[in-house]
Amino acid sequence: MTPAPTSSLDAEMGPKEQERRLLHEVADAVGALMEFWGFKRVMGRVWALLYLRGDALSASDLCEQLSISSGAASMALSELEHWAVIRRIRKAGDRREYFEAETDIWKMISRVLRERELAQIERALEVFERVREKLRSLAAPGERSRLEDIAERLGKLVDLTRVGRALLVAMVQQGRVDLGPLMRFPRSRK
Amino acid sequence: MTPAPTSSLDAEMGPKEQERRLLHEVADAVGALMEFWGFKRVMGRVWALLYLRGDALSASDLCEQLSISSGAASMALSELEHWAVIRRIRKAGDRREYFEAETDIWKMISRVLRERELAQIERALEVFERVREKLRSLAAPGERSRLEDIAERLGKLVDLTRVGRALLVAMVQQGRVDLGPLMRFPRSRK
DNA sequence: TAGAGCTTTCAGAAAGTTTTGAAAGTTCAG
DNA sequence: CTGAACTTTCAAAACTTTCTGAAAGCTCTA
Repeated sequence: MTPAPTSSLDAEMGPKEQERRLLHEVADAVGALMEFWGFKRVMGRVWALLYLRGDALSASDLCEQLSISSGAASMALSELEHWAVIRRIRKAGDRREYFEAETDIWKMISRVLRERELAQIERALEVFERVREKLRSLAAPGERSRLEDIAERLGKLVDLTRVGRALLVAMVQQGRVDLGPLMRFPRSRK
Repeated sequence: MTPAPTSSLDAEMGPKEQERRLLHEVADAVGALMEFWGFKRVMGRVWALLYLRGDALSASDLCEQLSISSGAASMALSELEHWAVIRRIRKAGDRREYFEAETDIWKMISRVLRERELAQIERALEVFERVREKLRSLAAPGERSRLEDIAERLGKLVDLTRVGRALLVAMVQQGRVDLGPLMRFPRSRK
């Protein structure tokens, strides 16, 4: 193994090496984005590498390229497959499995929004609504309207959560991001 | 301390106790939502409790109510304050500090989108664009157009990231969520 | 300006997450 | 069948994040 110069100046470094570094840089950026989004960093790196290369790589290629263990690769790959973010393909006469990136990025994102964020928000909404009803029923007795006040604030939370859900549903059902409309009214208030 | 019945049936349980449980249920749901959003779970619990109660509580009230240590409370509170999600107030003739929830929830959300998500996306975009240029310049020599292919796929990533940024900017600048327009065209394609 | 009463800090403990690598499991050509 | 080639699983290691509680730091009142 070469001592690998730390300099990022395009100094002397085979174009191959330079390419490798650039791809890694993107892979790491996607990794960070994915991690921020609640996935494992490695998943982002794997997808990005497959996506950029454009052709299918085997698990061991990925282990080598990204310096991860076979275990980590296997897990990342099956999780990515679960999210339909990569595809597993077999090449005739080769015992290995190869992996290919899904290239329809919006399809990937909307799937995550639909299955994960939407579920999350529904779960919270269910609690908010149930507790709100309960508080209202408890309030009936004499105890002034303190409980009703709480129920009312909770109602604001319910409303906002519903708006969030509607936004998500709208994005997901349209199957694309439709920016035009959103931008039509430049700053109406505040 | 009472053995605290595990049953959630409204069995025998002072209405005070019942109220406490209901508020906790909401606090926990908000905690889960906030954690999912990349904040500490406790932050969500603290905000929710303050928000629902409607009046200001002292740090030690919160420690007691949520069963957390003074250290955890102090940290959660300053972080929440940093995000302008709670306000610190002093009551005349009381040495303690009290905390009050910000009630404009959209204001809170848009601040997070602006300062955190937007920064995140800009960071990634910067890398994507820089690497894309670099790849293009490297491609010039003889080496077919493999590098240009990669640059092109990277370009798709750049475009999508820009759309994401625009969506974020639109939401944040309007200062409110404007659902109407987004829902106007029910499923145009696919 | 002394000290009671709060708040913040911080090192270590606990909890949670991700990675490793070896062993078990699969698959397929011969 | 058999065994070589590959993949998955999983317990333990490494790392990261969060929490605790005691001690240090503030800030008023008297």
